Amino acid sequence: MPKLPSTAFNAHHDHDSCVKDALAVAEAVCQEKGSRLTTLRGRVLELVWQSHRPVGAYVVLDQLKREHSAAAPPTVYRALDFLLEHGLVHRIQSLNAFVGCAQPGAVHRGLFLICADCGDAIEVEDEVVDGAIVRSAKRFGFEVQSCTIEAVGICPGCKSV
Amino acid sequence: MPKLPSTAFNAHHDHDSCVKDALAVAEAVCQEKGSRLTTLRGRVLELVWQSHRPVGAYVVLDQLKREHSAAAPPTVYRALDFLLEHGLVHRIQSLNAFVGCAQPGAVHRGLFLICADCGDAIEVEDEVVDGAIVRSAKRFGFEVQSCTIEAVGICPGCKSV
DNA sequence: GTATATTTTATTATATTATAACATCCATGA
DNA sequence: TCATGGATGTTATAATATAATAAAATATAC
Repeated sequence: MPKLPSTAFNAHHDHDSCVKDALAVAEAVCQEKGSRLTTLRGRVLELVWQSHRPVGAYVVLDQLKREHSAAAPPTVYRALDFLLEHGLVHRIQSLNAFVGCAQPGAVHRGLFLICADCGDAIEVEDEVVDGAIVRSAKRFGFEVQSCTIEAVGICPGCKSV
Repeated sequence: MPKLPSTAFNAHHDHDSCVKDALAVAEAVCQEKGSRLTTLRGRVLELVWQSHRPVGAYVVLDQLKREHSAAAPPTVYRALDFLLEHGLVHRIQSLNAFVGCAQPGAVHRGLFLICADCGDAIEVEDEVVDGAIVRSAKRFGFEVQSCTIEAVGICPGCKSV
């Protein structure tokens, strides 16, 4: 599994600016909702955004501990819950891990593409997929409220190696 | 959350025959693959099929212990791994739980509809959904190998109450 | 049919992920 | 300033899952 920097399926991608954007957008989102993006929460968001790979809560915790000795599991899980509620990160169910949200604020129901080789994940919006799922469910009289879609496969970077 | 018997989104559904079918099909699948559906594995399959709800490994374990005092976590997880490999059960990632496969043997990539109210889950095949996901991924140069799709919502039975 | 190899299960211990419960701190506004 | 509520600290534990090794059961070769 190659290490950073990763491309997140996009050779023109600048990771640092991506993190900066994420924080700025997070500030805006919290401002609008009257929530507080505290130092701790901001730092956890940065740590989740340290790569484009879904990252486990205890990985975040280990890194947080280096600079914040009081950190414990609830510290991280509470921050992650806050970030999840504000749509700033997503949980990847199949990995028990968390990844930064690429389009916070925007209403969306993401499809995640997770590379089995490098571990990078991207979040894709696709109305066709969403629509097909809702219609499929409707055939059974089922009303979809939320949906997790996690595809595992090979990303273009790893395919070309 | 209503208790058994559940309809699994289908009023004409007979749960007992469903379990019997599942066991018979499991026998056939194992026969064909030259695998052994041992007593233990068969019993775990039955326990997973005790309802149409995804069931946790430790719930299965507790029930298994009643009749098999030697049962321990590895007992259940090994049996579940076997059943997963043979396509006889599925793992529901968002619940850390397992559910019997409705169409074992058939090649499929299921979409799960999970009722937020009663907990029942059904497995649906939809070529349109699969195709849309594969195409969406392809736009990013991503090649899908497997995909988890778990929709949470309200089933027809619970909607009508 | 016995010996050998292979698969399955038992057993013990532990890793990993997540939350409960309660105490303390601290920013904010009356 | 002090009361309030939200945020964080702290300790303990719950819930999920696997590692590692031993024993037993079954299949295979001879």
